[in-house]
Amino acid sequence: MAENSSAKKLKSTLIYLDSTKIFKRRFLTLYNKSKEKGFNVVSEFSSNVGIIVTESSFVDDFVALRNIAADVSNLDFVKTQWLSNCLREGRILEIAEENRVPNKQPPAAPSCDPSGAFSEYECQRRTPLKHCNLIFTQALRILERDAVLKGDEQNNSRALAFRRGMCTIASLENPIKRWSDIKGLPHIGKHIELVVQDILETGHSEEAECIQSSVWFKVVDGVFGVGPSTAQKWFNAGFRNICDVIQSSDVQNHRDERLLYGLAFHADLNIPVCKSEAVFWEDLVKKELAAIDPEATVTLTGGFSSYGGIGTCTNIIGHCFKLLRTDVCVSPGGLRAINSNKLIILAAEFIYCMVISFAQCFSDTQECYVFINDFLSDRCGFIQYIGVRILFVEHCMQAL
DNA sequence: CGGCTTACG
DNA sequence: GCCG
DNA sequence: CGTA
Repeated sequence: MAENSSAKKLKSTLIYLDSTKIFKRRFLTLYNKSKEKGFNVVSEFSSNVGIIVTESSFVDDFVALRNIAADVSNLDFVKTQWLSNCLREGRILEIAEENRVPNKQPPAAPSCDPSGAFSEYECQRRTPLKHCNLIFTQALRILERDAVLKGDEQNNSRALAFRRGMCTIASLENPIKRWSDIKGLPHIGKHIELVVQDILETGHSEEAECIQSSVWFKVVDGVFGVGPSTAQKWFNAGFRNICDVIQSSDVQNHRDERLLYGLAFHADLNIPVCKSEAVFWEDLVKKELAAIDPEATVTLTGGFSSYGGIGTCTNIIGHCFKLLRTDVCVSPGGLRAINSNKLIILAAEFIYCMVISFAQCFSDTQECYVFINDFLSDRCGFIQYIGVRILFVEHCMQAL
C-alpha cells in the first residue's frame, strides 16, 4: 500500500531539530524524548536531513537565519507541534498540511492604523487596555449601566449606543481637550456631546452624578448577578443600600447562585484585579502546567486594569497536550481572599493540576474553599484526597 | 423609521 | 442613542 | 435571568 510505504519512508528520514528560536529547555525535552523513542533525530543540519522541525514561522526566516546555501525546496518543513504529536503517539506520524511551515510571510493583514485614524471596520481600531480618557468613559459607563438596569428594549439599545461611544473614546490616542476633538467620530452623537461638553467645562458630568447618587442606582449597581429584573424587585422592595439587601432574609435573594456570590463578596468584587494579582495566578498556572507538559502555553487575558477594572475577571488560558485546555478565572478578590485565609475562586474549566497547586499554596490555611464547575464532580474524590476542602457552589453558599 | 449578538448555565 |  |  502506498500509505504504508510512505510511512516507512518517513520513519527512516533523518529529522533535524532546529535549535534557533526555541527555548533551550523545550529543545532539550523534545530532543531527548525523540531519542528515547528511537526517532531518527539530529541536532546538526546536514545534506542527509529530510525533515526540518523548526519554530520559525516561515521557511524564508529559517533560511535567512541559518544562512543556509543548500537547496531546501525538497525538504519537509514542519512545526514542533508535529514532533510533539509524534512523541505523544510514540511513532512517526504522517505530516498533515497543518503541520507544515509556510514558505513566505503572507501579505500583511489589514490592522489598526497606528496613527489612530478611523477605518471602515471598527474591529481595526485601537483597543488599548489603558486609555487616556477615563474621565469620559467612566461617566458614560454610568449612563450605560443605568440604561441596562432599566431593562426595557429601548433602554437596552441606548445602553448599546453608549457602549459604542465609549469604545470610540477609549480608542483615542490623546486626551479630549475640546468638543471638536471627537465631533463626528463614529457613535458620538448628541447625548454624548452633552456629557463630554459638561465634563470639559465643569470637570464632571451632572447627569452621571445624578444617576450615581440616586438610591435605586446605589443599591443595584455593581452587584454581580443583578440585572434588570432583580433591580426592579429590589426597588419595589424598598431597599436603600446593599446592606439592606444582604440582611434581608427574603427568599428571593437566595435562589440564584450568582447573586449569592455577588452578595457574599460584594466588597471584594468591586475592587479591580490588578496586574500583580493577575501575574501571581499566571505564574501558578504556568508552574503547574509546565510540570505536566513542557510545551504548554499559558496566556493571561482579561480585564485587569481596564476601565478602572470594575466587575472584570482575569482569565488565564492554558494549552497543553495532555489536557486540551484549561481556563482559570480569577475573580476580583481572589488574592485578597487568600490573605484572609479563605480561598475564593470562581472557576471556569478547571483541572486537577490546578487544584494541587492551590492546595499547596494554602496548606497552612484551615479552611479552603474552591468553587468549581459541575463537570468536575467526578474528580471530587481526588480533590479531597489531596487535602482541599471542596464545597460545591450551592453548598458553599450555605456554609458562608 | 427600523434595527441593534449570542451562547451558555 | 446612534446609524443608515 | 444574567454573564461575558
